[in-house]
Amino acid sequence: MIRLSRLSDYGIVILTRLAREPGRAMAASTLARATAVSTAMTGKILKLLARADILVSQRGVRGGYALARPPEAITVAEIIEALDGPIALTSCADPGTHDCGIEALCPARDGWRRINRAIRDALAGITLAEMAQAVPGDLVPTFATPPRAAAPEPAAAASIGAR
Amino acid sequence: MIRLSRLSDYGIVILTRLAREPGRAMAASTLARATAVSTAMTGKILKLLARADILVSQRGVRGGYALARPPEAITVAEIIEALDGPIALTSCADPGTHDCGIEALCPARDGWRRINRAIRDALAGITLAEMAQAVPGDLVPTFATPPRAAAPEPAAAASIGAR
DNA sequence: GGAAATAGAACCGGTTCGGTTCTCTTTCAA
DNA sequence: TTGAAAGAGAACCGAACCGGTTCTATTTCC
Ligand code: FES
Ligand code: FES
Repeated sequence: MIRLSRLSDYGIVILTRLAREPGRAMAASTLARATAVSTAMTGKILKLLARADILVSQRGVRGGYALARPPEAITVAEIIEALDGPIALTSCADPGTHDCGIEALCPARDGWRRINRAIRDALAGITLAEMAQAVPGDLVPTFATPPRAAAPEPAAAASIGAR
Repeated sequence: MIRLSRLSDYGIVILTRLAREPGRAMAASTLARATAVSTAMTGKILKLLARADILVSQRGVRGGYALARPPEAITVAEIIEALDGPIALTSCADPGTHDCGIEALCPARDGWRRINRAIRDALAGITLAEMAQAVPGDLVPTFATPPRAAAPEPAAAASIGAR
């Protein structure tokens, strides 16, 4: 079904949240609460993203994660690749791995490659900034950002990820 | 990894073979031999494609499958949808099913939808005909098609799909 | 030194997927 | 008329992958 893994799904959500205040760093637990993704998952995802240089991390007490770059400079393709590995629709399309088995006489070979490329381009053409900004005309009318004061996250009712 | 299922993979290969002689019908077993996909798999795939009106089938002895339309009128998106179900990257992007769980407060919602659409468009923009034709400058210089005479398929050495 | 945070890896059950097999129906031709 | 050659359709099975958890080690600040 050409399904995208949950990892990437949640990943984007978390990053989107982070992109609302690009400079600011947030702890994993805070982000988990803010996005309703289980803390364990959030941690896992953040670690992956940090390793891919999409986030920068600060360890120790008062630590946390922040975007490594402005959201306009982070593409969806990047994020997915960081979390789910290389984007390769078919096993054979990506040169390097040869596990398709038909390769030798396959007539569709370069066709696949073209498709792959089309999709990667589509994904690379969308930035985190675009994902984060609500479509013009959205329901939520650009919240009057509560003045600095702690502003506890909505603490989403149900936590995702608990079986 | 945004992996496409093998079903679709093989499906395209088989259809590609069929597209080389758009008018002609071929039996499943013949196609299996021609494409090096296991006969069982080939059968399964062909049935699915026939049910989706991409192929027309003729039962009984001397039966077989043929393209229901000229290859220019069959898109890759169609094929994938026939074999792997609807193309929906994320569970939430497709209106109707609600199993993402975050939907309520998810900021990335419409972003997903845009991405989904981009990919579907990319897939819908490539036709079977385009897949079938070797890229200009391909290795194989448009085989001089052997004159009608039985022309046994190359009978690919190794059969795919046998564990 | 200890609490709060990230880093990293191992682990585990469930679901899905690739693939096979079986039975039933249709068609043609000897 | 009958049987072989095809497709239709469903059930079935093992294995890989995935979502999710948990545990330990390391870093940092107070
Ligand atoms: S090489 Fe894998 S489908 Fe063609
Ligand atoms: S609604 Fe599912 S990720 Fe946003």
